[in-house]
Amino acid sequence: MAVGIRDVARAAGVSTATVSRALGKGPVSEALREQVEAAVRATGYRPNLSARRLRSQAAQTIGLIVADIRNPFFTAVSRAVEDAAYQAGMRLILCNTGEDAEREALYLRLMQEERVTGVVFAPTRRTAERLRPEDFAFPLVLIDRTGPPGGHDGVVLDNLAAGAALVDHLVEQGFSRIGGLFGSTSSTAEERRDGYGAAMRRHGLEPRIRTVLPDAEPAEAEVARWLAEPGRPEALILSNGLILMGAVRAARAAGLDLPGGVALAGFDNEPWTDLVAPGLTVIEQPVAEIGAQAMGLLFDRLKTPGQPVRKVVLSGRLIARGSTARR
Amino acid sequence: MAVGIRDVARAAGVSTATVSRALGKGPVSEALREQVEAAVRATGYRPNLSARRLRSQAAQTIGLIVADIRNPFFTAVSRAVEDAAYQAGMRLILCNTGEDAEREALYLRLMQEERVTGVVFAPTRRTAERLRPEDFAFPLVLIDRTGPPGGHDGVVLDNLAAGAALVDHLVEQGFSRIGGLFGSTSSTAEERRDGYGAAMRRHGLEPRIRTVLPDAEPAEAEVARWLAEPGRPEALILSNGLILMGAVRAARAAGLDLPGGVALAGFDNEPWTDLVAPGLTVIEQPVAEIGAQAMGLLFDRLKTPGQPVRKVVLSGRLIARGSTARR
DNA sequence: CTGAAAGCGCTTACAG
DNA sequence: CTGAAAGCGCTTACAG
Repeated sequence: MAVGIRDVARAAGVSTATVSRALGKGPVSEALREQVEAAVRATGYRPNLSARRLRSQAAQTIGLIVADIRNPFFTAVSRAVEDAAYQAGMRLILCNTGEDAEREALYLRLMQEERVTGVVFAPTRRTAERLRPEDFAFPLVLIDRTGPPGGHDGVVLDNLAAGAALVDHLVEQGFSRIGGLFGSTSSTAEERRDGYGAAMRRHGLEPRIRTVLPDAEPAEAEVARWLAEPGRPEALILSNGLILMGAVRAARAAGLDLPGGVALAGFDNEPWTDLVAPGLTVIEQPVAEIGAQAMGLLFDRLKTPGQPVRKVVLSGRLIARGSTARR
Repeated sequence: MAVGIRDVARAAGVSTATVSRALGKGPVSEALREQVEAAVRATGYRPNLSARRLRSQAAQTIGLIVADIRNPFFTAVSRAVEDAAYQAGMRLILCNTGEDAEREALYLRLMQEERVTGVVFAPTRRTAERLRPEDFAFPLVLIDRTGPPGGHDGVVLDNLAAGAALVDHLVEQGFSRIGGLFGSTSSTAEERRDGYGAAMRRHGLEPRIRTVLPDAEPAEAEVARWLAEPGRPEALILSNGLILMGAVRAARAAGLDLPGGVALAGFDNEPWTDLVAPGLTVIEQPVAEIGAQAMGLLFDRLKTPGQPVRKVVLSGRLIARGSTARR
């Protein structure tokens, strides 16, 4: 069997209480602390975290539930969340739902069963609508996406402004038949769509909106169809990095150059976006800031449970590249 | 406080033992099972996993420790490992070391404290050398990288053959001044280097080997230096996806076209590699197979602890694209 | 099939 | 500062 705290106590000639205190923050004399540490080394003792959590009623664990870990946006946010968690002496449980509501429910249940300290969550629209604070024994902070107003603390991009910024940029570059392809599963895609629509109307242009599952394959298929239609858009706005990738593939397959055949502008300054000729115009999100702010909200909520719900809205930054150059 | 099994027992009018059996696989009459299920719904009971694990001495948890989650190779392998874990009714703990030996030690310690069922691990060379089976209370399966022979079960690519295949391909395409840039932290990069070196000598060519930290920035800097030297290589082999990306950036920055200015060939068929003109030649790894095989080895080891150590070697597949086209 | 009781490995009031 | 004892919330032999 694994060595337990009793074995260490016996080896050190002290009680298990003293071992526990020596390894934690309890008051122990320097002499005994050294005895205990020697015994730990000699026995190779590793505390059992399940027992510790059960007894101390503190999981010291943060849950992070993201929609798609293949999306570098979430990879980058995860990194920031993990850093903040470890700095606070907490572990991180990372879960990936693949935009699937069933997996979201599964993981939320898991978080409850793990009795986690708090959760950071990027929910699908469907789940976000059903999210009620009173169902959870821990603080829940939403990232990238929002639920009903006043429900949970959250950190999001100013998606309306970002959607509009891409339209303004394309109009400025001389485009007018500008289509928008948006993900079907998130509040974020909806907001980007609304920003797109409002800006188009503001410019006296007619919005052309389509929706897909936010992944490269469905996006490629949809864009391929769209580009084959008469009166097709001369420019497209894509609501996330995976959809943008699908659009690039479709344009490539249709033999359309960027921006001559079709202009493309999207979201997320992923590492490959400047390598694809002639460079892809994107809205860059402050990914590290999003993760850090989310953890800040979480810790604030733990410290002051009663305070009003807060929503942090961060601004994106337009990075103009060749894919939207003036024609 | 959270509702516990005693609350459910009281609500159902049964003992806690019956509740436990009804939720698990113990024998319970249909009538009582329904009573218990109703009580669970009524109370919103969620079992405490820490208590369950402590008592049952079964964590039902697999640890997965990868070197760099930003590398799509590991993202893809993770997916396969997670699928296999969930199919077996196990949870997954995903940890990311960033090729840092200290974090590797930290996470291995964590795995011990979590009393996990087993671990799948892609270790740095430094850690792999120190890995002794007797230090772990759980089976440890290595992926992508190996340790000392006979130490742990593992799944790797046939890296020698893959490194050689890239050389053969480049030679066939008419290149002879072929350099190789390899990661400094993994046994895998070493094997690819050895395969490269052997193939070069077989063709009567002189190997030109350099080493970097396996990340895009250091690779870009190193390739930039290399390409500025007199007698620089006319083709480069890059030992993973991040290094390949760095090389593409360096070539771009130096104003060198592919393959005219410099030919590039690398590892991992990442989604962006066919979008970067004229398409990047890569060795594709069977990522899903690697994850699935690793879990297979793990479960076999749990079932038959005494069996001899097994190493599964899988073959890569050369995908020739424009970046190595005949000059 | 069911319940009373023990105990998984820790931490933490409580007493000294 | 230190130890004996209780107990976190479950599961599982043991009896019936």
